[in-house]
Order: sequence, then C-alpha cells, then structure tokens
Amino acid sequence: MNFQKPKGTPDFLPGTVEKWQYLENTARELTALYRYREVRTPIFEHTELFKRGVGETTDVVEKEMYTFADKADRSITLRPEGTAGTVRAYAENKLYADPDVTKLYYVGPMFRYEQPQAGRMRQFHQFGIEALGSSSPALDAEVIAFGYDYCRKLGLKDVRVEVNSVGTAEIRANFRAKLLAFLEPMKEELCRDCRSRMERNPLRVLDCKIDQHRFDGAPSILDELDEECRTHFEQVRGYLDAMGVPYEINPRLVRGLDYYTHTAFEYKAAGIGAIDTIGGGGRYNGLVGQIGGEEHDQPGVGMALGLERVLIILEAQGVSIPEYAPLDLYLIGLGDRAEAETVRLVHAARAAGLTAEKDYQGRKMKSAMKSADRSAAREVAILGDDELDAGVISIKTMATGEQRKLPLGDFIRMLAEEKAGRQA
RNA sequence: GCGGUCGUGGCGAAGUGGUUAACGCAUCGGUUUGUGGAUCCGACACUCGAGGGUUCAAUUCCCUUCGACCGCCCCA
Repeated sequence: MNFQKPKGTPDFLPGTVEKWQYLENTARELTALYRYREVRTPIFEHTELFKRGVGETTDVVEKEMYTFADKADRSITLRPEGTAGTVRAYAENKLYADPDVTKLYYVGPMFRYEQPQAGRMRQFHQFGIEALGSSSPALDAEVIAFGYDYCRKLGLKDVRVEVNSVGTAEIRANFRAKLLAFLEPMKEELCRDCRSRMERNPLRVLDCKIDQHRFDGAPSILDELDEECRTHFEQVRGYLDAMGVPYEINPRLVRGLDYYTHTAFEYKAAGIGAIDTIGGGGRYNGLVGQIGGEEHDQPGVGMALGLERVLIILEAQGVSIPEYAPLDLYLIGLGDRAEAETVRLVHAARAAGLTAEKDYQGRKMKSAMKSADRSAAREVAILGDDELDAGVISIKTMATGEQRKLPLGDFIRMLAEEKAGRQA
C-alpha cells in the first residue's frame, strides 16, 4: 500500500455513507420545520478569526488547531468549530440588517489536531444551528429543544440535556475568584490535574472525578448571577418546561469555548467509551460585535452536535437506519448479440424508473445468476439468442423462482408498472 | 502532548529463529453447452505495516517509523 489517509481522518464507504445521509437528511427535515436555512462557509478561515472568536486561552486554540501558512504567507486555519465562521459570514454579509431573527444551520467537517480515540477524530463532522438577532430566552429554549428533537427524531434513547447559566464575563471573573479562594486551602491535597486546572481553567476543577468529594461546599456560579442573568435563566427553564423538553440543571457545566454568555448546555448519552457528550451550545451575546464590529453587534444562540458521536450511539442502541435502495432488475445477456442488447435495455430500464444493473464481467449464466443473487435483485432478465429471435425476454422473479417470458419491446414498461403497483 | 494494546491474503484468524505461512468466510472456476441461494472438487499470501539491525538463517529477537484501537488532558 503506497498511501494511507492522514491520521484521524475518515473514509466513509458505501454501507456507511447511507447512515451519514440519514443523519443529514433527518437534520435537514428538522431545519425546514424550525425554519433554519443552510449556510456554507469556508472549510478554512483566517487563523485570527478563531483566536478572537473561540478564545485565545481555550484548548481548541492553544493546541488543537490545524494552522498553516498559505503561499502569500497568510495564516490559515482549518475550522475547528462552526460558530466562528457562521458569525463571520453573518456579519460580513450584513445579515444583521434582517429585521427578523436570522436562523442558520450548517453540516460539515471540522478539524482539530488531537490524538484520535473513540468518538474523537481529527476530521469530524458537526451539524449545528445558530439563531442571531434576538436575546429572547425563548430562542435559547428553541435551540435546546431543536437538538433534543433531532435526537428523538433519529430514534435515540436516553439523551440527557444539561443546562447551566454561565452569566457574563464579569460574573465569571467574580466567580472564578471565589472559587479559587475556596480551592486554595485544599490545593496541596488535590490531584495533579486539578492543580494544573486551577492555573488554566479553575471552573473545570469542579468536574474532576477524583476530587469530587471535596467540592460539596464549593461556590455555585448560579449564586453569582445578577438579576438579569437569573431572570433569563429562569425564563429559559420555563420555556423548556412548557415545551416538554426534559433537562437537568448542572451548575458545574462549563463549555470549552470562551464566547458563551447566559445559557450553556450539553447533550449527553452513554455509549461512546470514555466520552459522553454528543453536542452542546449556548448563548453568545457579544460575539458578533467582536467579530463583525461593535456597531453591528447582535445577540446569538446556537448548538452543535458531533455526528460521529451521534452515530456511535445510534448503532450502540441498535437504531435501524434506512438501507440502500433495492435492485429491481438485473440483466444477463448470453452471446454477443444479446449482450449488446442488454446495454440498451439496462439504460431504458433506468429511464423507466427501475433500479437496474447488468453483468460487466463477461460471466457465464451461472456466475451471472450468483452475481444477481448477491445484488439482491428482485427480477433477473435473461436474454439469449432464443429470446432475441422470438422477440421476448425471460424474467425470473428471484424470491419465488418463477420465470415468465415477456415481450422484448414491452417488458420494461410492464415491470415499471408492477413496481408502481407494489408501491401504491 | 502523554500512556497502554496491537498491525499475518478481500475479511476473520493460527503460527514458529530454519525445507511448500494452518484453518474459516468471501471470491473465481468446475461438477450442470442457458439459470441463484445447498453439497462436493479445485484455484487463491515469492509473503507476514514500512525501514534498519542482530544472526549462517527472521514473519517470529532488537531499534526506528507509520498506522489502528483504547485511555489521560480536553472536547464534538
């Protein structure tokens, strides 16, 4: 083998792509109901966009970006997530002029330079939505409900929604100070990871599996929320209740991206190995202004789901996925004259709406039948000199083994009608 | 970035420091001048991820490298 795909990168082959199509088709059906419209932004952007948008100190920016210089020495980065590019496109194309809420969705590959493991690839795929132009808590609730509905629509069971409010940047700074004050006295007793987390991302310390028992009396960010944040959060919860979306409040929920304000949430499900998050999102007021200029700032809220994680869980739960369309007709030509005729016939069959295939391996009758059987063909059409001279064609129905002769000039129309009849 | 396990034909999988690298599935051909899903017969790895080293001899020992899987960090 001369070439291998780059590490952590996928080939989706027939047999698997159908599953991806199902994930994407289901996503598109739901966006139509919710009135989100597709946006396709570049796979790569200027590095600065992600640094500013996602946050300089996040792990994504600090150590996971696929960054390179192009020929003009511009710093380019393969998108590690979808919100920054979408918000950039929104601002650059002046969609903020839209008097209504701008509702966008995207599906596509994202890139992060990481060690692959179960549910984590260097190229992975996300489906996400963004609603820009309103700070209504009703929109937060809609976005959360959307992701939940998507999982339901796919047939996923036991997806949990966790929500939290991370307030504003100032509130987080205050909370961070209080938290550090709480942690400082026990610093020496904490695990090594926790001590390093205290430096880099104190909010994450509370997630620690090892030291969990020490944090019973830890301060909660919910106690730090100001009046506006608290009201917003209460309203989001009220709307979720009204829509019947089940959720749990997790005051320790922290997201990996810096831009979240107010609402933050995650979708979780067991079954991907060490990982349980399949998606998440939140509100990001201020991000549009940061990317597109303060004068055009608009509030926004969005969510994204990791499709390979969704798929892993789908398969773990044994959810059935629609298969490749079955084969209606397999043509076998015996002898040169008949063989030439099958070329025309297979084409005509397709034009008549039949899924049709023929033998291209020059197989003999028996092998061709085997091949037809493997293809799970409903009918096999056999054309030899006998049939050709008589102006007929032999049609064998594989499931029953019954065989009949139909007029050569008419059998395609007849089979097409039979197919239509079965589907009616 | 760190750690663990692993890498033999299309797939699954045995194997040993030394003449022809088991077996199963799949595939192809035959048994049946033109008929599938069963049986039987036959064919199918100058080669054991790649590169280097040790050795009279390496798929089997050592090193390097690439990759896969799993975990840590973190996240989708």
